[in-house]
Amino acid sequence: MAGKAEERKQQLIKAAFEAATDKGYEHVTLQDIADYAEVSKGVPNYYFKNKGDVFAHLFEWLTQRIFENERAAMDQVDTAPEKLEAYLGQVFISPEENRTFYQLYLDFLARVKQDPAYQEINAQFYEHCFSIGREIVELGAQEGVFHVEDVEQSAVMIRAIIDGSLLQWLMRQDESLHDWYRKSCHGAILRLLGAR
Amino acid sequence: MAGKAEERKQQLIKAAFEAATDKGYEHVTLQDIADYAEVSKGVPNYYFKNKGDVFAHLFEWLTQRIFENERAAMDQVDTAPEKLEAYLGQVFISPEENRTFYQLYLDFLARVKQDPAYQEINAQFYEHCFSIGREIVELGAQEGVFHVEDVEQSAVMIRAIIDGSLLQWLMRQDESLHDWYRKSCHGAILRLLGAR
DNA sequence: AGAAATATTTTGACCAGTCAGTATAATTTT
DNA sequence: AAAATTATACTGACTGGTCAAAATATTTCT
Repeated sequence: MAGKAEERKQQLIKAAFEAATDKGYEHVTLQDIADYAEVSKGVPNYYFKNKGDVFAHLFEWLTQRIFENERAAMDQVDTAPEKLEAYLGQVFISPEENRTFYQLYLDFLARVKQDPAYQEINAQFYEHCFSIGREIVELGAQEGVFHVEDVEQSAVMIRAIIDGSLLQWLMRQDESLHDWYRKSCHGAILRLLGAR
Repeated sequence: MAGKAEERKQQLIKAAFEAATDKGYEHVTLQDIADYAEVSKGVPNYYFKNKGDVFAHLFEWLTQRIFENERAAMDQVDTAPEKLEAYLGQVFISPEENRTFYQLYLDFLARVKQDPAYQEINAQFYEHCFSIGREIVELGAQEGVFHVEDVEQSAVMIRAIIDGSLLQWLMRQDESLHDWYRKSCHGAILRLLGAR
């Protein structure tokens, strides 16, 4: 059945994720993916065109998972400031999760230039992020708590602030700064949105 | 003489930079570095411990060059808003330069995790960036044009906004957005600093 | 139902290519 | 001529991808 093949692919993607987390993206071999999935070397090539194809699917899985979690968190609450807080709570989920997910995301970003498929996946992710941003900004404007001139620009800059903060936190390799960055990021966005 | 060796190293670093710009960081081989420098393969190994050593020196050269340009631009003017504008003018220097420099910088960032030497070089770069941010914020406070509670936090977030913006611009692979991102970034920082 | 035939999936050896690093030879400089 | 520098050939390790054969699952036939 078709579901079986899909399951196997998922298993291999998960294996690739774990291998990348342990050994770092660039050092993961097809053999590693097979080992982590506890299958033989031929299997990844049976279910995917090639190694790059495995990683493309991993990238897609990663960004979709991030987005879905963010949206789900946001949908739990009603007001714009609450939504912003819930969104950021999910973005800055925990030092451990951010470490693994964002490091891998960064590895992918560095390769977007070389691979149109990666670019497309990331464009999709950005679009999702921007839609979250727009929703918060527009709702906040309706509620009279946020004051911006350009909704699109604000939505885009929200994500820029988030990514810049997470990137910096990741590079500084100090888990204890996690909370500080979440707060600073939150404060910066509130100022961006002209919250009083 | 020692100057000769230093010159050769510089030549090789420059060659590595050009090779990375053309072929992408991960595809650059020692042979490439030698070819771009128009020397034989033995030379890079004579002047550097190994390939990683060449790239570490390239990373250092790259970040220092970026910082020095930013500082020089800033020192041309006197008031805080002018300094911010000059700083951003240098950060968003041109689509072409940003493309090559920032793509390579991103390649390095993705590898900071794996290499303590890279981490140290980037920590130094961040410190330089923060010092620029602090200077702008403090001067602006004195001038009464900027209003912030926490200078350090503001300085850090300025860089986060810059990096987030440049990263996003780079990923979207649309040269024409360059100016838009510069303006958006500028606006976001002004709001962050409470400029009226 | 059970056997035979067929299709799918898995295995792991193997190949061809790449590349960092080494060793040594040739050349240039001092 | 000795030392420093550069050129070239080589090696050993690694890896992505292939493939034929084996194992397993599924379908068809009696």
